[in-house]
This record gives sequence, structure tokens and C-alpha cells, in this order.
Amino acid sequence: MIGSLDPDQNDRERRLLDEIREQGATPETTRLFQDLILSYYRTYGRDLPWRHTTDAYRILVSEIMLQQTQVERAAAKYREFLEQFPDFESLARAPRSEVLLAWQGMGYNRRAIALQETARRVVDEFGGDLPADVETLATFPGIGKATASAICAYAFNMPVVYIETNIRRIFIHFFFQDREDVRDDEILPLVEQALERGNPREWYSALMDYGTVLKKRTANPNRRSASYSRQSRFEGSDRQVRGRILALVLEEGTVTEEEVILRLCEEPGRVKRILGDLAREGFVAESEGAYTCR
DNA sequence: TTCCCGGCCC
DNA sequence: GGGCCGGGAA
Repeated sequence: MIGSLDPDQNDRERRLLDEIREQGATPETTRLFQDLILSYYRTYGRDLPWRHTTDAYRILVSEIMLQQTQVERAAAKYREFLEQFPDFESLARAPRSEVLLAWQGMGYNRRAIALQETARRVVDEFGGDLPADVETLATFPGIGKATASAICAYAFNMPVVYIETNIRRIFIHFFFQDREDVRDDEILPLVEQALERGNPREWYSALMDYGTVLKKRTANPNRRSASYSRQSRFEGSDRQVRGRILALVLEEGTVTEEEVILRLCEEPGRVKRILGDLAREGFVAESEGAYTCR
């Protein structure tokens, strides 16, 4: 049952939408909402690799991968990555080039650098244990409020309240049916009210799966979010050139600026600028006109 | 074209 | 608050 609900679920959702439209988010409609999300999850919930563990390292890896990367692609990479870097220690001491190579195909490569920096800090400053609170987690690079909260929910089963794209989509769909420009600070109290405190881990997993199926069924409710914005086109963008340059450096080991310009057929000025960006961000190091990745 | 279990810099 | 950051799939 991909991309749709069974007739019973579909019917329950329609009734609930009507009741919320009439009554708003009352304790009763909230309970019905919880039941709907959880019953869907218990029947159709996805079997994802990071749902077989509560190991903080593995949850961290999955959450970083899942930032702006679809579940299917993250799941495939997740297994390979953990095979190569099974714990904080192995990731912390790995050459950066190996980490970036393992990350190839995921996109947003700076996440890989941030993840390794987090691993090093965990080893050096926290004795190899990932801190179990949102505030401390959010001090690590590449971990903001949403990712920190997700880690606390999935690794530590903590009753945290947060918003990300699936949660936003669901709450707009159910509780802001005729609204436009819905702000996150309007959604947040409802997320708190609806939170299943008995098992936050299961609850948030259930929200992820319902959010996914909702997207396939309806026009994306997130377009009615005040924080919705279209992303810039990828073809021809700096992002694309960055990815191509990094892939080239990883493949060749060491390249000169001229080689990059020739191999990529890009404007010299553009290549120079982006190489400089990559060097500043720690992807490559420059010495005597040659660029390499440690 | 659109989206993806966001974060960071300005 | 707006722009930037990859790459694949539908």
C-alpha cells in the first residue's frame, strides 16, 4: 500500500478533518488524530535500517544523512557508511578524503565534514558518548534544533517538541485546513499537545511515515507554510560545480587549478572562486598551486 | 518541476 | 529573513 491509504484509513481521516474543522484541536480530536497516525504506522510503517537501533552514533549518522536527502537514498548509503565507520572512534580518526568519498552521491557534502567534526568532539570532549540533550547537541556543527531534537527522540526516546518538513505538512493538513502562510510558532503548540509522551520514538516515526504518504496523496500542504520557499535550480548552479570539483579532487588526489578548469570546461574565474570556497570550508587544502584532500 | 526527516552565514 | 549548499527520483 504505497502512496495511498486503505479505505478505512481514508474514511477515518475524512471524518477527523471534518471534526477538526468544526471543533478545532480539542482533547478529543487530538486523541483521534493520535490514533489515526499511530494505527497507520502500526500497519504500514516503513522498515528502515535506523529503526532497528537506538545506538546514538547510528541515529546521528541517519539524521545527518536525512537532512534534505530522501529516505531511499539515505538508507542505501547508511549501511555502507556504517560498515566503513562503525563508531565515533573510527569516524573521528579517518582521513577526511575517505569520509567525503563515502559521502559521494548524497549531496550537501559539508554535512560529511560536520559529521566527522562532531565525532571528533564526542571522542575528545565527551568520552565517546553523545550528549543526551537538545541544547548541547545543537552546539555541534551541522546540528540545529530540529536534528538535535530528532536525535533525542529516536536515540533517547525523549519527549521533545520540534518541527521539520513532515511534521509541518501533517499539522498544516489537519489543523490549518483553510489557512495560508501558517507560521511554525502557530504549529508548535499543537505538536506539543499531540505528542505521545509514552513513546516519543514511535510517535515521531509514525509522523514521518504519515507525512510521506500525505505528500503522495495531496498537494503539498507545506506550500501553505510561511516558511515555504522554492529552491534555486540545480542545473548550472554553483552547487553543481562544487560537486563536480570535489569529485575530481577526490578522484585525482591532487589537481591544479588549470586542470580543474580544463576538465570541467568552466570559466576560470568561477572555478577559482569556488575552489577558494571549498578550501575555506575545509574540503581541500592548497599548497603551491595544487589542491588536495587529506 | 518538485521534493527531500535543515543548518549556517549574512 | 533570505540565500546558499548536491544530487537523484518522480
